[in-house]
Amino acid sequence: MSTSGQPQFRYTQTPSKVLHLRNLPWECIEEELIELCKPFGKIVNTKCNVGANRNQAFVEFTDLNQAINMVTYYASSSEPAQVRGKTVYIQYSNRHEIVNNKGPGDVPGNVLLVTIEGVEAGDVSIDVIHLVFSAFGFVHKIATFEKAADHVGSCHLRISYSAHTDLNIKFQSHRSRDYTNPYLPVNPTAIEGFAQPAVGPDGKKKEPESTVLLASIENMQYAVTVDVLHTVFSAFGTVQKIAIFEKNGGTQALIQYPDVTTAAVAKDALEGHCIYDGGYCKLHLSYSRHTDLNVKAFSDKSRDYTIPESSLLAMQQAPTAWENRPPAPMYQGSEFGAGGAVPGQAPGGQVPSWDPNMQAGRPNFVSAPGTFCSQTYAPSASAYAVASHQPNVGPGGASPPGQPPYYR
DNA sequence: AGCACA
Repeated sequence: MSTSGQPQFRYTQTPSKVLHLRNLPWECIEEELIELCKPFGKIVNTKCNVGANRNQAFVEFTDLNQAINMVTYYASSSEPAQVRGKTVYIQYSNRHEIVNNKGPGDVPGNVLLVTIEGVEAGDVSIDVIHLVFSAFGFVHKIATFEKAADHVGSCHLRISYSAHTDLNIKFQSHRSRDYTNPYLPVNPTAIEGFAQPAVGPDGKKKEPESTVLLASIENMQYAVTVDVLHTVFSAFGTVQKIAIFEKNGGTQALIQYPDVTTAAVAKDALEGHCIYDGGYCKLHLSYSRHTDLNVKAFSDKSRDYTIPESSLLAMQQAPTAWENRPPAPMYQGSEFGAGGAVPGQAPGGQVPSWDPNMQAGRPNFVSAPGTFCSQTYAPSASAYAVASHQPNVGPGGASPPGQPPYYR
């Protein structure tokens, strides 16, 4: 009795200039509402996609008689009101004005809020989203996040306007991209899950193949530099980009090849093997979700071997912090030679150099039983001479970017 | 198929 006391039967409801429409298709847009209602009068306000199923709407006419005309028309019409072929049920709203019609999602803007329903987190990659929305124009930026899902069903997109006018993308990651800034750094903390928690205990969820490998480095007794990784992974083909980062107290790296075939060979060959003898720097490999790494061209934690050599030379002549050369000498010349093991040299002193004369150099990896140096996989096993127990991976094998070595 | 916001 605390309610208005209005009868609940539609034919006896008090008329209102606001009509309540239901059984609309959830895709219904304002224009379709207007098309349906404007023959009966002037519409001053609408609200669509109302309700849990987004299949209800309100339309407000300028005066009551227009609303009455519409209700009485369809009450006696042999043709029901329809939107997209669905019969729409129309009755007077129990309110007399549409309030607050323009929610944040209704105000047009250049940023869309997209809700992807009926999928597990990560099932729709940022690249897929990019591809879909690129059909309508250049996509500047994408930021993704997860919210508690209250819907289950197939993969549906629900799209409204965001109140944002710009997205502040700080890092490239599997969650966010800025297509207007190709030099955005890769977020070291949002790149990958540690040790592939994505693989369920049932082992059903298989990661899709990728040109980018995620390497977790276990028991990292010695420093693993970009150059070390480049040398190791170049055994299977051109390495395009490398990024090293810390994750959960461990060290991981992303290694990008130009094709999945090469990545697959490298993954199978190196999985479980150690870079150094004695079980040091054991590699665990999986496919990354990345398809293209966006890394700093030259830093102590990343390298892009695809940039033109001219750019490289410019960098050489203006050494900057990325080189991070320690004062320790020892790497001028001899260690780049085929027999370049330098006993006692600290791994940390093995610093990348871009001196072109190192091209002839070959790293001398120590082979341990069961390490990747076994002949079974390496097309360039000769490049890995067993020379010393001391990890003596030189920067050798590092060709100038743009001329990566092919060991095939 | 039965009344919105945030």
